[in-house]
Amino acid sequence: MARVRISDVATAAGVSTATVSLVLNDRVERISPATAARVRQAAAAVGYTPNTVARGLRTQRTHTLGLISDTIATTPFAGRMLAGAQDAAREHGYLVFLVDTDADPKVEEKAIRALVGQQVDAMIYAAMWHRVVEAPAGLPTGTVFLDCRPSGGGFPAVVPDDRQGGVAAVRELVAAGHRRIAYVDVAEDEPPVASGLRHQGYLEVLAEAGITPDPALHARGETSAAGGCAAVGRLLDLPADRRPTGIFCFNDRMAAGAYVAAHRRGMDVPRDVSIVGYDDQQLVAGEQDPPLTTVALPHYEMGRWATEVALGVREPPREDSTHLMPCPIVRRDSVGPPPTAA
Amino acid sequence: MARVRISDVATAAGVSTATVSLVLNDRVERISPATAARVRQAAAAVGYTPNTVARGLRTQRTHTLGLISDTIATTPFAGRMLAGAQDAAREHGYLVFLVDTDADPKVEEKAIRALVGQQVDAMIYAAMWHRVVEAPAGLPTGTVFLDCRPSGGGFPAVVPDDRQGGVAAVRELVAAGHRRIAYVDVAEDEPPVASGLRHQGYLEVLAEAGITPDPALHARGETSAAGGCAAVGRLLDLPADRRPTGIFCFNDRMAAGAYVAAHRRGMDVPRDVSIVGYDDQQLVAGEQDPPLTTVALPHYEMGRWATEVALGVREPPREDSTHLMPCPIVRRDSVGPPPTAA
DNA sequence: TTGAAAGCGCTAACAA
DNA sequence: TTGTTAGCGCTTTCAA
Repeated sequence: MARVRISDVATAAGVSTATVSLVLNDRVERISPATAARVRQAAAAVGYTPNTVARGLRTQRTHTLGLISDTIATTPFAGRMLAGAQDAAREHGYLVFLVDTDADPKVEEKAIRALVGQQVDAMIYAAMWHRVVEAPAGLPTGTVFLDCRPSGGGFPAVVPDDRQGGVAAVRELVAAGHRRIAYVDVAEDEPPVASGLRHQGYLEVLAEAGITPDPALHARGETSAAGGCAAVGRLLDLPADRRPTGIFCFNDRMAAGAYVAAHRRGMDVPRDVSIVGYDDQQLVAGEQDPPLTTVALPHYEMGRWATEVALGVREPPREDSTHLMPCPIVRRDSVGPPPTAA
Repeated sequence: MARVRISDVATAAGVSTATVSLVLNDRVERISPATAARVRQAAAAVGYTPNTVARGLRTQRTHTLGLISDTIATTPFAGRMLAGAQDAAREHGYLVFLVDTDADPKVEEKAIRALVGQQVDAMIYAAMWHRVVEAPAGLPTGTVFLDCRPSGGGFPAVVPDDRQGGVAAVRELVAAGHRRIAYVDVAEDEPPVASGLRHQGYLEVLAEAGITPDPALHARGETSAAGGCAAVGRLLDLPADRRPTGIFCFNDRMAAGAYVAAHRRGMDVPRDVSIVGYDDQQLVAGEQDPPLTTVALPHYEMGRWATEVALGVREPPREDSTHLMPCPIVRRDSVGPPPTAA
């Protein structure tokens, strides 16, 4: 581990460390080509790797980015956010410090201090699912919020456009000819912000299609396959004239439960009932039979956006500081025309 | 961002920077309590956070750990590995640099250089799934391999004990009374090492139970729900006297497919057929109906182990340098006694 | 075109 | 018990 220093390269090349530094940083404007070549060769020969800690101390730029999250990395859910952040960071020569805090404020505070102490050039504060958070104290200005919004504003943020996603999902059903469309929402005392936004999108599409919303078709259940199964079961047990022919579920897990509820009643998807999910969750949406049409959460794109803004290579939004990332529809095979009998 | 330095604290407390350093690093043996208190107060008052980059340069220890992986972070699969690594790192005051390389050797090499340049104190090289890898050049000695083994040895490594996991799975079936037990393996030209190891465990249990292995019960399929469904379908279509009553699937996804195959034939799990999976994958195993009995991959524990060995707070294994982490059985409701008719 | 020297913020000998 | 000083490895004026 006896690291080779810039002075070793200088000695090997018979020049000063200043010259080596200039050459290795491609500031060769006023260095003779011969010297430059000699330096590069010497560097390679002695196996030199610059000490970026020393460089960071001197230049006050560490080329590191701190990414604090509640549980982004340790959950199967939002890893693509990390991928987007990593890719963007790498493209700009940055390394990322990742720290998961389990949403523990104590841990969070320590993490922020540690990252600030490490002189990170940029910071991202990420949540596992779209929500409004209290910005922890000590966050450097310019910190970007990823998949969450600071309740008090003041920071650039990016979240999925859940309203638009709801619109996309329900339009898919309307376009297939459905008129009786249910929204299977989450049943929680403090529902996630996505819940209301997707519902809003749902109502918008009904309005634009001239459909009067039926409160009976706004179902609720636990956020799980079992919860979706129960809620959708109640919907499918409605008399035929009131029963929905298209169902938009809050997420893919609940949609998976919807399949079960349908199958138990001898109904086929999409022949007897069409289903649209949300999240495009790996190993869930695509593995249903038939594969589930759903709305994708743009995790990768959000991770990229947040990183680019944090690194200053992309302008943050002007007026309102939170950016809404579109949620694209992913067409698979769970949507068809409504049954003719209905 | 005009950071406050140790000299600011020194000025505020009316002492030298050396004294501040001593106090803040709890080397107060020979510092008067009054001075120590004054320093701490001054540090708090001016809002001092030590510059760990400068400290690292001086002490030659950065308290950072580099974690290189193919796609560990960006896959829903092995995030728990990261959680284990993070927890262990935090406990010892380390911050982790995470870099995903997508298994691209070019990216991998750059990542190693970058991490070495950052003077990381420890390094972990992780894979997303248990396999044997070519150790990339430039890895510092002491690098720990996580969920993979270097083909040439020479580094401590930790992988799941897939043979033992296979034993646990099949014993579960034998204990329930099954005698005709199938193993649904992966059909790939270069099967993952786990495939053979789990099969080995399967054969061991059959032997210890005095059951002659039936080659017809060693099925193969694609590693997906669809593949599991197809392979298990063929098994269930066997004449009743040759049909398995217990099925051990290579992973949970294939096991999910096994449920589908059974249901399509009007069979109930576990009344007509018992199923055991592998991986204990979130949002898959627990969400089956009935919940799937499976074998858990000890991702969290492996992440922790690797980090502790990398940080030198745990002894690496002596003789053979790769540590086998036990895979515990997770009992849910997909195993019951064989149907009496069989 | 190149080199000498200072200094980033900290810790650790050594001196007082 | 505390302060002075050197130096970690690098970049960057400034001088030659």
